[in-house]
Amino acid sequence: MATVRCTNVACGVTDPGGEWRRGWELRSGGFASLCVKCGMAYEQSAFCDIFHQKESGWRECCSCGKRLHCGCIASKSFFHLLDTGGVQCTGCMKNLEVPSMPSEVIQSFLSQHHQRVNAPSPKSSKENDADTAVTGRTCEMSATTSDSKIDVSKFVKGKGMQNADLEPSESEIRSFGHIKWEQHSPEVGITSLSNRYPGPVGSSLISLQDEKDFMTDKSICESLAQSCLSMSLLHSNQGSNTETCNSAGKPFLALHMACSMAEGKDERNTLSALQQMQRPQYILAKPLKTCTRSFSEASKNGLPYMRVARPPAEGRNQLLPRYWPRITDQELQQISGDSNSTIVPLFEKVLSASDAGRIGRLVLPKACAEAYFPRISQPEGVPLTIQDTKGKDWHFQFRFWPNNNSRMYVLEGVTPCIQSLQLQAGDTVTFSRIDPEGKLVMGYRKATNTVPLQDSQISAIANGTFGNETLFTGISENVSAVSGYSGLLQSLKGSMDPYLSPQSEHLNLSDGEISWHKGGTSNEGMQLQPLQKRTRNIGAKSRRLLMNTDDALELKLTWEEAQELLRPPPSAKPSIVMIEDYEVEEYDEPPIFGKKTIFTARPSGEQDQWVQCDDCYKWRRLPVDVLLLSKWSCADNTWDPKRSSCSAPDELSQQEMQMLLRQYEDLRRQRTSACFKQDSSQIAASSLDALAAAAALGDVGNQTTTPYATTTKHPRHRPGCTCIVCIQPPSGKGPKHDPTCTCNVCMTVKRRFKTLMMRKRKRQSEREEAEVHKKAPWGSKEEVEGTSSSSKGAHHLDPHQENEFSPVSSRTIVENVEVSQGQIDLNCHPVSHDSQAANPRNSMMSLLQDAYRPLETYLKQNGLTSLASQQSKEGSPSSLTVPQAPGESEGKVPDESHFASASKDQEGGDDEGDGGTDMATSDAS
DNA sequence: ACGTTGCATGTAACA
DNA sequence: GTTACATGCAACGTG
Repeated sequence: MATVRCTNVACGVTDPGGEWRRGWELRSGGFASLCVKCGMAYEQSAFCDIFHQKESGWRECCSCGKRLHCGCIASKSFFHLLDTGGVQCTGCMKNLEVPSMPSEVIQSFLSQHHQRVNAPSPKSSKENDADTAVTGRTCEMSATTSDSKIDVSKFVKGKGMQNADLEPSESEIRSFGHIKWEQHSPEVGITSLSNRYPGPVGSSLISLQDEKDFMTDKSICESLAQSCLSMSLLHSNQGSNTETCNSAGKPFLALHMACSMAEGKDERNTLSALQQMQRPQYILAKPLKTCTRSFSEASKNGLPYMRVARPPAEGRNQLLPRYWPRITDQELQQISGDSNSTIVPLFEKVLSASDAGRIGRLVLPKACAEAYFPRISQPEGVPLTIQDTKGKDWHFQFRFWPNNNSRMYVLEGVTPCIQSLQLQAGDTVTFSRIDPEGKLVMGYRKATNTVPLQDSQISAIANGTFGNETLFTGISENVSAVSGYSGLLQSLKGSMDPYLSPQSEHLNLSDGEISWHKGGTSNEGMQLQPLQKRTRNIGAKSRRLLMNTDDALELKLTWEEAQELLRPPPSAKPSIVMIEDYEVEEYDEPPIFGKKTIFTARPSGEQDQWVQCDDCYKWRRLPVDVLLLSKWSCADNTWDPKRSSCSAPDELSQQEMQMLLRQYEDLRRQRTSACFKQDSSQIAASSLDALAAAAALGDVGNQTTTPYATTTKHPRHRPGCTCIVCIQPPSGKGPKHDPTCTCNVCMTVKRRFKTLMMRKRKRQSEREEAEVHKKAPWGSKEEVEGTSSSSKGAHHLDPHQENEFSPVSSRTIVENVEVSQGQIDLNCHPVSHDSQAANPRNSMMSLLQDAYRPLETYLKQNGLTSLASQQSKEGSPSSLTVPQAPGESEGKVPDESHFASASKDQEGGDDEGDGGTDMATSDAS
């Protein structure tokens, strides 16, 4: 038994007595054992332990012929060590249970395998020609256990076959350019690649096959599906002992490197790009100088370098395409530097806001974490050292949280790294492993405006279902050809830093990196849809519902404006119907559009309506209760004979009128904005939030020009949510609020607290009086629970209480509410009580009078000064203020709403109110 | 008051 | 219907 030592020199933990499982944590899904101390992957001795007695070294998977060289440290990644014992071929996932595998079973399997391999397949002459460039198939299986040796068979087929002696020495292997195994099949090929990319690329080095046969072979599809996007530039990895293999018995696309031929090397010394991708080995690409020529040609033919997703070497079956590493060969090279190390890209992840945030936690995809990171059994996890591309080690804590009977893996302590690399949400981090050290490396790519493939697209491509039947070939052509040269292409790009340059990001359509052909129409490049997935996944449904806030707001405004202009048909008499205790005016004729007017309030509380003459454009004052038709001129001004002519002077100066109009528009817009935002967030959430929002609106001024910051709070707080949670600056930010501060946020908080206390007391008393209410005909559930909305609550009021809420101020109303606990739904709006519950058709003037008082009261109490009061002090005859934005009251004639709403928000409603007053107040002040 | 930590929850993707 | 994941949030710790 070999005594092993952690390959991490700094760690140096020694595995006692060859019992390599002790002290080394064996990954169930991975290939290696890992040092429990430092997390360093460790493989070699494990193989050596299993195949200890094998002297000359080579073994191959009985299924695919993948070789395992005992003692060859580079061969480690081709087999998984299984917890149950034995190994598993990473190419075909077939287990090789070394200790117990009967030789006859293996013999049988290999016999079948042999027959399949040798089965004749129809080939065109071209294919036969291509065969000359294709190496044969060799299969060897040799496994040794501690007490027996299974030496089964050897297969050699085709031209250029390998030496029958399938146990070459290390030197022999090196002389082959470190490619010890190659399995080519002429059964499958690429069509038209040579046509598309003339020259040495596809002329005689490409296996060709009818598309038809190609596509009908499901296994091929599957095989290729796994790998068609996993191209890797295949160069002889001089100096490293690596070996390659394709999937078990599956035909594969073979694209030989022209450069290899140019060098006059034996074709066995080369690997096809697709062969490599078939079993993504990710041998570190070291572009050969001679290949540059080919690359140049390819480049001239419109082949930019590209970034393609590579299914990771291990666990690719489980890994979502989203996480397939899209690392380029150049990046691999950068990671590797000049060493002979092999870089094994593992996975990548686009950083979410959480990942890149200050919290310092990077959520790892579960499958990736379990496949490539140390196996952890405790939530505390293990420390993990990951090197960045500059060689700096970063120490993280790899751990998990229990989550829904599952696990959620995170890397903790990533903040320094994230900050150092200046990563943001949307950037991509790529995790790779350096073999043979087994060290984890992380690269990164900065996000750009270019768009990576969507998962579905990648999957579709991988499955050959993206597009129609010829897409697969098209992809094969493009991807294979392009990817085969990707490293070279990148090398041509020179000094570009793949980790910093935006050009290296994703699949850069703008660079024309790839043209997905649909339906075989080469010129019909199928543009991949831009990835709409940002940091947070967003579904198609959500995307459909996405609307620019400004657009929606404008739409809302337009609608509001339209509502504002609606008038009842002049000649029609309404019939009054009762709907849920509301009196509703019902007309037989549709409404008409009336003249747009604005409403103002004087300090005395008197309300005015202003209308603009269609002829002279002067504004004339009218009684508030006048309903105007669409056309109006000074001659129609029967209420003010002095100004019944266009020649009469303006009552207000132009400046005053403009100010009034501006004020009016601002208020209306704010009001609409607040309503809209409340709608678009969750109305249900809301009465409390709405007031807070309104408070904030009043606080921040004109929201129409202030974009809402995207909330990062609970999902229920959507972007645009204006609740108190969302409008407040983050902790520690924003201005400090003095205890005596009377800003809207503070006032909101105070009112909120007050309301909550009121609710609490109310509920207590309601419980006590529940019995009484049950017997009362009006004792609805909502009333008892106090959860009804304002309007709903209004008409659930005890009719006998109506008198309590007649023409008095809202404050008085609220005070009464507080006094008469338990009998009134505090959610109901005082004004609503007045105007709807108590007397839905109350006189407008009385409403106005009632409504305006609390505003002044409120303003004085809060130390705020309204425009009205200012103007009042100035004694101007035009001391007017806009009482409220129009169109806010539901189920009312617009005119009424303007005035009734003036009182709506002053005090009553508090948290439940819609906060219009705050806006008005703020704006006015 | 602020940062950290661990869990809970909503949503999208997947089966 | 289930799973994975992004992230909200409350409890807790610290200065």
